[in-house]
Amino acid sequence: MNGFDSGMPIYIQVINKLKEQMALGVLKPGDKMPSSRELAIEYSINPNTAARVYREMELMELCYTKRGLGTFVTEDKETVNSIKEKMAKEYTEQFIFSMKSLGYEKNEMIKLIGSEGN
Amino acid sequence: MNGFDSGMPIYIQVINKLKEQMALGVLKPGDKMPSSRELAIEYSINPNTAARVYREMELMELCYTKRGLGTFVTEDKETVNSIKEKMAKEYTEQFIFSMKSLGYEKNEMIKLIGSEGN
DNA sequence: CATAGTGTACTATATATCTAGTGCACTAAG
DNA sequence: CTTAGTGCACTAGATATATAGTACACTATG
Repeated sequence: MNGFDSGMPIYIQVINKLKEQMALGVLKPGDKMPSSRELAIEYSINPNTAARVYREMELMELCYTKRGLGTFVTEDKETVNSIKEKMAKEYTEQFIFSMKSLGYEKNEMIKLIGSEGN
Repeated sequence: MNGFDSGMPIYIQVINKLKEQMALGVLKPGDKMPSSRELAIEYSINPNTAARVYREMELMELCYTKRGLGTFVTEDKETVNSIKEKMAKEYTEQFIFSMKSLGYEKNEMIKLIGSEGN
């Protein structure tokens, strides 16, 4: 096992982890990211899958590649800075939608969050 | 298109929709569920995929089958009644985990929920 | 130039998912 | 008995995902 959900492609999950590191400021604009081979070892995935991670992230303009050098976080600070808010908005909207589908109102959701894991 | 997420198996998503209907009381203990062929039409999926939905749900003891008659919601009221709380707990835990990974604290999450979609 | 590290491209294989189509056994109703 | 509707069991094929392994071009460094 490598700690990934079943039912969700691994390369998507790794992308989300890298996006979280950008959101947290662990990876800053212009920073060198792990090489595809390092990434493969770090997450116990195949080098091809790791390469796919960067290929997809490059399409999203979250990083860019210098051949022979490596992959780097995009220099566009606005892009990086907005990742946190965008992901949070996605997570929140998805949570609210799912909970409403179960018949919950916002005040009940808030109460549940407050009582979780104390 | 049929309105399903990419990256998540369709049969899982249909299972979740049916579980939501149980949670909402639309499907009650002992109720007859749509036939696999009906389910296939309703969600625009293949009859084999629909059959898989019920096969998996039967393994979870959420329904049972009478051959030649159809598939029915389990008679165990406790099982059905707990679905709502269980799913809500899962959704909430997942939400909190994801938001914490982005660096959010509970009070910020609550604030975001309150400001969403008003 | 030689080397190590990098991204990239390619073939091949395995597995899961999804679709397509057919057929059969069981059940209730006419 | 006949019929329609049901679950169920098959075979077959398409696609996406993931792994495995090899090879090559580019870059910086020595």
